[in-house]
Amino acid sequence: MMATDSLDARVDEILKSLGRRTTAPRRQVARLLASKRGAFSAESINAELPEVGRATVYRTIRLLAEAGVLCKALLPDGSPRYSIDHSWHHHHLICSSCETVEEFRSSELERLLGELSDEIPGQVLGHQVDFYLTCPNCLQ
Amino acid sequence: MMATDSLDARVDEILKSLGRRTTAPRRQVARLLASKRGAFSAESINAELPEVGRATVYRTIRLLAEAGVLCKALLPDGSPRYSIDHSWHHHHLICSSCETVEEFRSSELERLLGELSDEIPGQVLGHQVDFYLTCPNCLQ
DNA sequence: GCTACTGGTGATACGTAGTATCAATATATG
DNA sequence: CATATATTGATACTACGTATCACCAGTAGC
Ligand SMILES: [Mn+2]
Ligand SMILES: [Mn+2]
Ligand SMILES: [Zn+2]
Ligand SMILES: [Zn+2]
Repeated sequence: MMATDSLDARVDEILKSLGRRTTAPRRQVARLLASKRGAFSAESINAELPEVGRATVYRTIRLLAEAGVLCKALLPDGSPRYSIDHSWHHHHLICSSCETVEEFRSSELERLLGELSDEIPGQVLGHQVDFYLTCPNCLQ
Repeated sequence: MMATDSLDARVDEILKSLGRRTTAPRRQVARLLASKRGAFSAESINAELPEVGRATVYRTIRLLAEAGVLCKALLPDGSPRYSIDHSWHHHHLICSSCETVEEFRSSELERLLGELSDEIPGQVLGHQVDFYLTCPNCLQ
């Protein structure tokens, strides 16, 4: 897990590079995110930060997701879930039962997806692979 | 594209096999779906069927999606889009600009995803692969 | 450290998507 | 045709996300 101060520094850098200001609310959101394990909804963050306005929570999450600090996964119904992005490219294992989101990587998969991207007409911007499953925990 | 009467028959079968009734509203929704090319939102169907209640439109779309008549894809923001499912397994090419959804198949991809599914802990229920791109049309 | 400029905040309101309710209606079946 | 019950759809409700905008606070220049 990322240390709080290390994420603080990373967020400071990103804000500076984007010409945005370092503010107390943004820091509070970032700190709470750093303490999270696994994926979470924007609403859950909002609920845990009553002293920060809802609009600001959503704006900050969007900002950090676009900056690459957060990674966004979609549950089967389309609900977004966010998690700290560790920079390396990965995909998601999503438990349909408890909605846990785990990371997943496969170099062989990336190689093939890259090849396919070259064959696809148009300009491929990215890809997303999700495995829907019942996680070991939910299998009892 | 599937002929209207052929879809009618398929929907009749499915309703019967599920013990559900064949009703005029369900037929209207199914007929409209059969006339659609590409992917559409539930709201767009509702807008084109003022004589059918909104709840019924949503219920019918969900029913048909669960029965495998419709296939559900998620735009990058999580908005669901539906299209007639042609039974063969496929994935999606989603244009981030015009939100068009195209089908995509690769036996090599399926083979690899199958292998990976066996290695993943838990019981894999399915997978989803989306390529996000700018389609040839939107590249001008 | 001030000041002014400007980006950020958050209460509020709004829009959309989807679902729960439930009285009225339509369908399947004998 | 009569009955049992699945279905409908008007209404209301919830959740999520964003637009507004008066007020506030971070930042750069002095
Ligand atoms: Mn991730
Ligand atoms: Mn499809
Ligand atoms: Zn689980
Ligand atoms: Zn396009």
